[in-house]
Amino acid sequence: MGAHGAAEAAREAAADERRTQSPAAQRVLDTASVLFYEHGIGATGVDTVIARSGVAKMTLYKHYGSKDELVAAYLRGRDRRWRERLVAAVAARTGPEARIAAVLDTLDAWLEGEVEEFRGCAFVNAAAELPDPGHPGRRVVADHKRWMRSYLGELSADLGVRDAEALAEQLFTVFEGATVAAVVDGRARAMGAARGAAEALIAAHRPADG
Amino acid sequence: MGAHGAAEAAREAAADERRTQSPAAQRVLDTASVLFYEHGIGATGVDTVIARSGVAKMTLYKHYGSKDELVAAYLRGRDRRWRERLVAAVAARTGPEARIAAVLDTLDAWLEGEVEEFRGCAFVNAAAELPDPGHPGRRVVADHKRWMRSYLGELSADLGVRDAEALAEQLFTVFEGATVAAVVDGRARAMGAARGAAEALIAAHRPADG
DNA sequence: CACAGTACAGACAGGTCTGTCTCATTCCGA
DNA sequence: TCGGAATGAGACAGACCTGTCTGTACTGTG
Repeated sequence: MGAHGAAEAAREAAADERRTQSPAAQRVLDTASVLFYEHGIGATGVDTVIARSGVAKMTLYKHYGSKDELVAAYLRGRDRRWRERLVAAVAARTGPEARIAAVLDTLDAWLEGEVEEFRGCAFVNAAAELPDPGHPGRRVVADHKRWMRSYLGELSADLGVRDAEALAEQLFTVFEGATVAAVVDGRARAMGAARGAAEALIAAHRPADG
Repeated sequence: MGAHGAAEAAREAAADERRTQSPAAQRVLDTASVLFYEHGIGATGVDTVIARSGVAKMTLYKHYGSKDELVAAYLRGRDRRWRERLVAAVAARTGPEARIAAVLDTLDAWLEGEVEEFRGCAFVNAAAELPDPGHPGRRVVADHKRWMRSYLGELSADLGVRDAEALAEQLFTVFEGATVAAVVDGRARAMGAARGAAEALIAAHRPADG
């Protein structure tokens, strides 16, 4: 069914949940998630995280072990929230066209909901900030992108178009490009263009019925 | 004519040229450019740069002043090389469709030519690694993206389509998305999808002549 | 030879970061 | 009331990074 490493991801997410049952640990993760995204991972020290969350340094290290693992937990949480939101939005639509449209709608709503200044895709940024391929966060980034790619594949297959894989690749490209374009040209313009592009690409993949 | 801040960018590029007339300074910039892209800006210290380029630390600081300015010079050089290559490739084509196709062809050739492991768009990565909006490199990133956006606008206008601005925004989205998709799915697949998407989007913008 | 310019080599200071450790306090169930 | 677990506060070590400084060697020119 699902995408790559779904079971493993679910196990890790569950582990995060267990950890965050502690209010202090929860506060640490919430604070770190905001700071890592807004100011960047490298620019956010553990001292800043503990100061902002009003927590002892030992509490952070007791629950997360290291900054690298805290970063991975931040990315896992963001990935989990995105997947839950996207799957729910898709499930609420009927018809394959509407379900695909829900993907860009969810992205739009997600970007609009960011009270913080929009700083692009957290996973692309994390990949840039974590050049070590062995960093625990890198696997979360790879899983996130592969899941999105395969999820668009599932949605495209339901359309009954000639080459669903090719369409999925194009929709993935538009999806990723919309995030970058939103930083340069603003959310509204970028999302409008992305929506129009997605519709045109789907139409172009329909079997010619004339 | 050109895009935002063209004159200023040209002045800075010329300043870089003058600086790099010194062989030692040239070696520093070349080494730093490879290391900054491959291993990331934050993970590359000035000690590593001077060790790899066989240069004294004072030489680096005499020519570039600070690491931040060295980063900006790295980004300016990369931006300049990309523009020169793209403009030359576009000039070699005849006809508006072929000129737009040259953009993705140039990107494809650029990615293929990277002997190093492909790590995505250097400018997106730099923006992620330099969260301070006042960093000298951030302006280079913004200039680079705005130039690409406006250059695609010029090329789109030559097509004579109904809404060239909307098409340019979509092509920009595909262009940026292709770079991200290339990291996830590989250059060949991503570029194939992007080329197909660009053609379909251009076709969809043509006035219906039926 | 004398001299000036440039570059190499490396020590050094000042700061920041991660991660460990100690000690006091709070809270909660037996 | 007692005891243990979790937490807050902060000192501390070790590593790393940027940027400065001193001293030496090489090169071309008069």
